[in-house]
Amino acid sequence: MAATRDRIVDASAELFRRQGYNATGVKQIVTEAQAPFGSLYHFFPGGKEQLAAEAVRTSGAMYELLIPAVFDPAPDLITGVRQFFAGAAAHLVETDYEDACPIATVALEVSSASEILRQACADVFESWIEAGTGMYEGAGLTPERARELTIAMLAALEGAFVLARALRSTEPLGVAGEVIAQTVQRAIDEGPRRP
Amino acid sequence: MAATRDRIVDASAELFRRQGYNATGVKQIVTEAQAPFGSLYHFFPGGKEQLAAEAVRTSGAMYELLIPAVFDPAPDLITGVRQFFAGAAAHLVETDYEDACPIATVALEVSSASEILRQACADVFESWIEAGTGMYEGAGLTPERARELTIAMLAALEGAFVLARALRSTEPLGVAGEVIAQTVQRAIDEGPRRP
DNA sequence: CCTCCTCTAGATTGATCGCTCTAGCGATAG
DNA sequence: CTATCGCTAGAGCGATCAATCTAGAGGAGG
Repeated sequence: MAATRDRIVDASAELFRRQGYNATGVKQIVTEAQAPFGSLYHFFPGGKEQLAAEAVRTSGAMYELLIPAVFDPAPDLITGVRQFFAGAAAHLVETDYEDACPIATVALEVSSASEILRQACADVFESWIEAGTGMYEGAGLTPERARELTIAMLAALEGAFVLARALRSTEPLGVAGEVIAQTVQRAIDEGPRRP
Repeated sequence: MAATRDRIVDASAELFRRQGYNATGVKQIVTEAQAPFGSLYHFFPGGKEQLAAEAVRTSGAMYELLIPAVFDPAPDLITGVRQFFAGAAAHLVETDYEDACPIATVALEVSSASEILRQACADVFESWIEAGTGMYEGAGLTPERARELTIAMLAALEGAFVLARALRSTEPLGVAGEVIAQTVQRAIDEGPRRP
């Protein structure tokens, strides 16, 4: 049974999301996970770094599921974009501005400190980009334009999270979402024409 | 003479920018600043937190100067936007993807941990927003639209930094800058009309 | 000259860090 | 039954953390 291992990964992912990598201690992780301390190094002989890499990939995969979960039921792409940002804003308020992107804080902390963790974050971001690109391609956009729109959407979302958490306001998520929604609208209206 | 104090603040700002708040130790700060350890707590009796708050405000004020420095000499707003993102990308590459936003990492780390530091980051972001808003207003946009465009631009920049550092690629800065440039272009073309 | 005060200088503190180690529990196999 | 093995359990390691403390250097004012 790997229930203990799962609890450790889940607790790590949540703590890293809210506090970041460096502010989260292994003692705190096992306490939060209600797991014995020895189990952490039994399952993760590579220590905190290996555990964080797995937590990043796991929470990244979970967050990626939000993309189809929001966009598929939406009547159109633009509504999907608006609902994606609105949902992110709502969840941020519900958690008192603690739950934003699950890996952004870790990504900034480690991108010049741990190549292993930087690569894990890069893989997650690339995975999100591919998922979003496929979705936009399904709406008739060229692969290049679809990728650009996805990257722009993710950048707007990540940056809006940074501003929103510091300002304790959902305003950045609102305006960023609206800018992306209108950009997507225009891309669809223009169709496959290349500028 | 406050040269020692200044060196401490400058060294802190640079280390926080590259490593974040939690990964930077006070010993490392005084070593980097070539300052005696005792001086740190002489000038900053509030300790690391007070020092970080001042470093955030100082580097935030410095970075704000980049806005007019890039936009004023530009022939038009859209060119200014493109040059701003292109300059950020160039500096990122020059520093091997270490020097992005001076306060973003700290902002994410502390926004749920230290109210003092969160407020310092919020003040800096709000100051940037006001500076950008004034600039867009000068181009004939309404105050509301100018503020929205500024927030969208900053969010796109911050998010593109997150993606760029993790992916070690300037692609996010390129596409985010282009989306903002075209959004600004359209806002100007539409003029003061309200949607 | 001496006194005062700002700043330098670093040893030291207690707490906490990530991690290692040994001991033993409990289920399963022979 | 015993033996094995995955996992639990936590004491304790050296290192490092932010911060405090005392002592003195160095210049200014009297």
